[in-house]
Amino acid sequence: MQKITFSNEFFNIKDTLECGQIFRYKPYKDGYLVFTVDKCAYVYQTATDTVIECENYDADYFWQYFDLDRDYQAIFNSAISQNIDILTLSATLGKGVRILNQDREEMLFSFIVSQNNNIPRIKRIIDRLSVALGEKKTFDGKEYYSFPTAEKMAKMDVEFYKSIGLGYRAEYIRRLAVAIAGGLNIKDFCGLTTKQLNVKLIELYGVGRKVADCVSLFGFHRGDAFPVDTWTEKVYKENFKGELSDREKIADWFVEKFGENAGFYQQYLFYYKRSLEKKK
DNA sequence: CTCCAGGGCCAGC
DNA sequence: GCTGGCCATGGA
Repeated sequence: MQKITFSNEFFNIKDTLECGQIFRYKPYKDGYLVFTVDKCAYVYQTATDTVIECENYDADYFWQYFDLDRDYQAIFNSAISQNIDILTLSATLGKGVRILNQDREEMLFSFIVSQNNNIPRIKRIIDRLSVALGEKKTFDGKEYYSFPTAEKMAKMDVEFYKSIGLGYRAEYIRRLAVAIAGGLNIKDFCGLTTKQLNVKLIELYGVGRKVADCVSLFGFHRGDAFPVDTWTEKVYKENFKGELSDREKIADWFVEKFGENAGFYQQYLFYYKRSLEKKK
């Protein structure tokens, strides 16, 4: 087992996991188990550090996964320097948030599940999907299931997907699995500009602008993607006093305003706005 | 009971 | 190009 120790000032594991970018993690011992594709890590904090424990051969993977090469002090500073009250507040409270480098395919499937859905239910559906079609693995003596491969998913019919609670999204998921199993390689999109990437993602059945932006941000690590959902739309209207009503235009407006760091700011804002609502 | 959730598709203008 | 109805499910 490998242990990675990293200052917790800009790496708070609770904030990073609960800010809405990942659906596969659960409390474990003094921290959390974090699942990605077929891998698992145990992550917890000490007074000064965040510690990642994983298999030796996964150490590089999780270093990248938790985005440990990026300077989050600089991102935090740039957010503060915008001099916008709501952004200063949410960045200060969420300064330990990091944007994970998650698996592109898993993000695509996961954020299709997310549409017009709530986070607790999204997590449950993805968990049922993994238990049903994933591979049983063990970590630290504990069983878990990998995220299923598209090949395996492509063999299932729409009734199966409805049975795990996907509702009308069942056909979106099935058709994406068939497309990937049939040769569509999402990794081929890596070299595209964010705008080109958006176009390619939106061509997929069941993927609109919001899901494409989430996949761009969380799967392709594009800082110039600003997903607009009900929460960030509220931020726009209530805190930025915006007049636009089309979410695509709101997204464009934020990217125009914040540039390469827009996605990071979006995550601070989303996490803050949603956590406020949960406290009510 | 109604309203809502990290929305997208499709038909009709 | 834009708008509105509709789409399942379950938590609040």
